[in-house]
Amino acid sequence: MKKIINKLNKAFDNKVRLGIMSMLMVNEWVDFKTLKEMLDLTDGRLASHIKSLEENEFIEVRKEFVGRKPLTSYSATKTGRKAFSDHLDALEELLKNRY
Amino acid sequence: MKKIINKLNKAFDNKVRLGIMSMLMVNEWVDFKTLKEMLDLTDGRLASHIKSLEENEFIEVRKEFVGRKPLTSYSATKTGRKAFSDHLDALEELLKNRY
DNA sequence: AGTACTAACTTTGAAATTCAAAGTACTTTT
DNA sequence: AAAAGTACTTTGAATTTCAAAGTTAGTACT
Repeated sequence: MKKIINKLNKAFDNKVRLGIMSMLMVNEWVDFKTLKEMLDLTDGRLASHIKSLEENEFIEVRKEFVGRKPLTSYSATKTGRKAFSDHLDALEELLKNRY
Repeated sequence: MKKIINKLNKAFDNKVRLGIMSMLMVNEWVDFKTLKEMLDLTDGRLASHIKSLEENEFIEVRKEFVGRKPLTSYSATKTGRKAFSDHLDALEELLKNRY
C-alpha cells in the first residue's frame, strides 16, 4: 500500500488533467476547441492545464491552418503515455479489492 | 465525457484521501497508527485529511482503550462508501477505453 | 475603413489546498 | 523523573487552482 500510493502521479490528480490525458490516450490528436467542449472548460483554465502537461513533456502541440483558421492540436508523447499508464496501474492496484 | 469528468468527486482527488478511503473500503475499521504506517504519513497530515473526510461525513470515528492505550479507529460511512463508489465508477468510465 | 468575431492563449489576483513542523495533552514505560 | 507513545491541533508558508479580464493575430462582415 505504501508503495502504491507513492506511485500515483501528482500531475494527474487534477481532474482536468485527468480528462485531457484520457482524451489523448484514445485519440491521437485532439484540438483545443474539442477539448474545451468535451471537458466543459473556459479557455484559460484549459490552456493552463495544457501548459503544465506540456512542461512535463507529457503532451506535444501541433499548430496548423485548416482553411484559413488556425487549429492547435495536442497529442500525448511517449513519455506522457507511459506516465499516465503507470498512474492508472497504480490506481487499479489501489482499487483492485473493490469487489 | 463532459458528464463523466464532473462526476469525479473533489473529496477524492488527493491521494492521501484516496488511500484512506481505499483502506476503509476493504477493512471495516482501521486505526490511526495503521493508516499512518500504510500510507506513510506524518500524524498531522493524516489527521488533517481524516478531518476533512469526517466533515463530509464520509468516515466515522470510534475511540476506545485497548489495554491501557487509547485506540482511535475509522470506518467508512454508508454515505462515504456511496460517494467513493460513485467516484470510482466515474474513473472507470473515464478510462474504460484504455485497451 | 471600421467593427465584430474566432481561436488560442496570457496575465492577474484571490481563494482554496496542502504540507511540514512544532506544539499539546494525556498516558505508559523505563 | 525522563522518555516515549497516541492522537491530535495549530501555525504559517508554499503551492495549486480558478474565474475573469486582457491579448494577439488573423477573418469576415458592412
